[in-house]
Amino acid sequence: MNANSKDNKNENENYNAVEVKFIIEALEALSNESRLKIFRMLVKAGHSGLTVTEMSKSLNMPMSTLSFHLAKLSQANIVLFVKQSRFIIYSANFESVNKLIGYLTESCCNGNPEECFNDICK
Amino acid sequence: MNANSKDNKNENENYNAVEVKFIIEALEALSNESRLKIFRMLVKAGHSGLTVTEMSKSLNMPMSTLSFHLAKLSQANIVLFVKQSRFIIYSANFESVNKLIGYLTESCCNGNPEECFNDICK
DNA sequence: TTTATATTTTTAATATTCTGGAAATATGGA
DNA sequence: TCCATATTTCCAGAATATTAAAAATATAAA
Repeated sequence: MNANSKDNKNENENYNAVEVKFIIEALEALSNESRLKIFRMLVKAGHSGLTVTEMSKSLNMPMSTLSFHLAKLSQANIVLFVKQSRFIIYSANFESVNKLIGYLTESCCNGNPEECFNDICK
Repeated sequence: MNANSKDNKNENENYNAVEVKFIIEALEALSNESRLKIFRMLVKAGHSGLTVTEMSKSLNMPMSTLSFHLAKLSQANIVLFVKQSRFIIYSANFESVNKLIGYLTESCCNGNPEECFNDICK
């Protein structure tokens, strides 16, 4: 029990550089108005995803601009894509959002939920 | 039940401009390496918080740089501060992180957890 | 009231990001 | 093959962000 909470603490402190880099990349990717719009649109679209042309029409955004932002989102692994003949279907990657949230909540109270003065850890 | 899930959907879509602006500001604030370091350090410090001088020493960062980043973090309401005589004590605002996470998770599956193909909503 | 300490503001240089038009690439159909 | 469609890459200008030294402000203690 004592040992356990110490382990949690260490785990928490040992996020490695690669993981932190992913976290920052993900936060960066989502922290832009255009990209957050794109991301939310993909979230709404669900499984089936959307093509660049569809998004371009809905958001009234040039395809080169969209392409730029989609590249950032997929580099950050926040968005996935598959080629389907001439089309490229983009979709939201919920698993990554999950990881991101995990990191932010693990930050809480230095990994000691029993000492938490907020309800994040509970 | 049907009506309920429709309500959830509308709620989800009706995040107003001010709230979305807060979300973006918070994501922006956290998406910088220096600021994420500062934030995590404050998270670890917990209730009692830290002064600029203390952080400056630990992070080996000039106080003017710290001040710049702390201003961004507190503008985004991700970090709180109180004056205590000559000192200013900064601390993490977990409530805001909570809200941020709420927004990102509410994005999931367009507010229909029962249709979620991931475990975020569950 | 002078001095020391804590922090912020100003400023300027540098770096990075965003945007969209135009050209390039890739693929499927006529 | 030739054409239309889907998307990306290239480019360059505009806008923003980051950094830290130096100066300014604020407060407490001697």
